Amino acid sequence: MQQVPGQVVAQVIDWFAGVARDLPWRAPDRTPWGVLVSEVMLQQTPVVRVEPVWREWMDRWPTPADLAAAPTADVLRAWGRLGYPRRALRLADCARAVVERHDGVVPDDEEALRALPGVGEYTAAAVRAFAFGRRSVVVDTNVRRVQARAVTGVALPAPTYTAAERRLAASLVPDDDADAARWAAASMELGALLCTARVPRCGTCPLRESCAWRLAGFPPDAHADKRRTQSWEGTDRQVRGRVMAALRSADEPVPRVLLADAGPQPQLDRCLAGLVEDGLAETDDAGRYLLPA
DNA sequence: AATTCGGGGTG
DNA sequence: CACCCAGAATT
Repeated sequence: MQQVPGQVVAQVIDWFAGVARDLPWRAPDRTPWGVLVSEVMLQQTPVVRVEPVWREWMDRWPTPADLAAAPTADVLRAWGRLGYPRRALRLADCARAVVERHDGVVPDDEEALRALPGVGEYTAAAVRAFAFGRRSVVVDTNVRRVQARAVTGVALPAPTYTAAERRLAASLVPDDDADAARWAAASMELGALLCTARVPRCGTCPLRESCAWRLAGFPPDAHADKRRTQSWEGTDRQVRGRVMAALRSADEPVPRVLLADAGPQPQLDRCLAGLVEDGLAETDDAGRYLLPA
């Protein structure tokens, strides 16, 4: 195991105490459900885009029971353009699971959290730490980058999460519940605000003296060649996105011919079938498309 | 281990 | 215009 300077965790926690962003899901009046909702919305979606949607969402559906009772069409419209709308379906499924399995109370143990729809390794750990102040190993894209640089001494982590990274992350987490929760929030914040992917602000980093990447002379990313940027133009995802945008803004069921702008044949039909299969759309008896009730 | 799944801000 | 964002589920 790599030798980690003992001061690293404390330095990041101290830094965080002075600069932590004032996010609504960090407010004293937040609920565990609010934290869970924020974590699902934040999966692959930046904070600035999530914040306004989260506020409206929590105002409208404050508890799991509220969301569990909401029509799917309302949920998908409220999700808006956060992207990956299947997350909205899973979040509604998650609300129903919390109501049915846990009496409407968000569970605080790893097993029960992981069993909820849309809750994976990261989200379960994050909810434990941020909603309940419990020790857990919280590793998101920010934490991966911070430990890759500060400890391992490389520019960026490997494209896929490795067992070595998981072990290193676990070794960094303080034993104490409160300290572990602080480290989780602080290490993520460091990656989000200073140790960023593009242009890291090393000059003001609390770890600038001990950072292994800096001490190694800022070696370049070793797997730059393997990071193929996800294509977008002409993909099913683009076509699906256009269809969903059309259905969200429609007041009544949409005839297929009015969706022709979304993409060429046979791609459009494939995407429409996929959306119906995914539960993101349905057809009425006239074959028109609409958001599911 | 590799793919699929949105959308938009930004350097 | 390529790159990146508090990942999860599926194969």
